[in-house]
Amino acid sequence: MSRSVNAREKLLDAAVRLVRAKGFAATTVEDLCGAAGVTKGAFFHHFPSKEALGVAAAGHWSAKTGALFATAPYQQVEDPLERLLAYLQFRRDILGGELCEFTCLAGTMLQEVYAEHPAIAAACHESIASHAATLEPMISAAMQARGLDPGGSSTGWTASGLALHSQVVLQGAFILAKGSGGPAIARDSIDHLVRYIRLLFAAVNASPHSSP
Amino acid sequence: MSRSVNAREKLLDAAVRLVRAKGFAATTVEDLCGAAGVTKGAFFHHFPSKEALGVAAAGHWSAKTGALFATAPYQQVEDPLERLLAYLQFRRDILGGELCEFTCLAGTMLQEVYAEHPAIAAACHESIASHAATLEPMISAAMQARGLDPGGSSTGWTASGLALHSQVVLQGAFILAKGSGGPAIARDSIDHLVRYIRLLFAAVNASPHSSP
DNA sequence: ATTGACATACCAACCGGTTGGTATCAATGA
DNA sequence: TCATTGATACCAACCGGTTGGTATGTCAAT
Repeated sequence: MSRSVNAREKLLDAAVRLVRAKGFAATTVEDLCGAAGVTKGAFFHHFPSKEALGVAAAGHWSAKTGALFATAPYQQVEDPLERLLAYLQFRRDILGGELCEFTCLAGTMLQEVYAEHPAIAAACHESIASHAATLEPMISAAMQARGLDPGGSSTGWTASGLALHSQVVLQGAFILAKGSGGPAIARDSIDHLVRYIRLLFAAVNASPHSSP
Repeated sequence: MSRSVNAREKLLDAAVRLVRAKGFAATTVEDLCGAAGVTKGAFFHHFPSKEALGVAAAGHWSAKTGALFATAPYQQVEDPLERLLAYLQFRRDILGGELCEFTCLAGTMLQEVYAEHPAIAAACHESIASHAATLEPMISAAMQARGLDPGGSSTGWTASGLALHSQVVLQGAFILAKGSGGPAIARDSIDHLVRYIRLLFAAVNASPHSSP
């Protein structure tokens, strides 16, 4: 243990940075080592393969983003629906700087390696799904507060489904942002999502019923 | 010209298939040649580089999907809003079979290569943007039919913005589908998008303006 | 005989992974 | 106290298969 938990940590940080910027396949082991300031020997000491690093990087990403969201200001908002909307506003606010600085490692890797490296894909999916799960309590509470059935039998949608839909919008927004070279489209899409959620909860407030 | 427009076309078809399944970097030139039943000589006769094939494949994809959508049944729907919703239903209906059969080549490649191969990324973006543009007339017409301002100054959103948002949802849905191993999440997200659009147009319908 | 459409054979660079070794430290025991 | 042991962390050099790309040849049609 002694001197370096460093090398492993530095490799994971480098992986998050480089893979977000260049993709998994285009990032070579030597790229990683160079960015982390270690040698290839260190790499294969800590990870049995490049694929294993990919899996670990997804976990590292989960931990980092988990900490970011756990301490984000939106968590302090009392009302569940407003907290959810504040979460989306927070997601909107952090869309800045270079593309590779605000896009999602998990979504990027998942899309690229889902067929070739199922283990990495599973780790990425877990990262996205567990983040989505943190939204469910807000949505369920908001539904209950407005007399909606969180199970979905009366609304046609569920708390977990809406939570995943939010992630769908965010992931899709990152793709279009990469295409257009900036976050403007992503902001616009988050605005649409916010508008949707407002309408969802407002609509049922106004009328006792709704179904497809 | 003579004997084979074949090789080039077969290589492009193979590229659409393989790149969707394995990603651009993971698909080797020899994979492509093998799948197309030609040799490497033919490959580099028709394309100066692998990157050039990527660009051409994006164009090929645009042409193929363009034809698919141009002849799709939803085009026959009279009412613009209903036509838009029928389009989304059509997108929902074609989510079947293997993942790589219904996901979008443009979105997959764009996400993977946007930094390393800007030319490919631009072609992919063009593919997505031009498809989104086919939705704009429906949205604008639907807005006008309901007395909305298609420019967005009164609604906070525009026809082109909503068209792009639809693509955002679809692209994001493909990512989550790859993560969960099936199209269920994607269907659910399209349902949310349909519900959003219904609410969007219904909400303004209910307010002081026009009625059918 | 020239050109376009391929095929065959080949190469140099690259890349993931291995090997064999060194530095450091903690625990052990004489 | 200090040599020994063993385990961990790391380094430098190397290896062999793969990959994008090339050089050269063939053949049919103009």
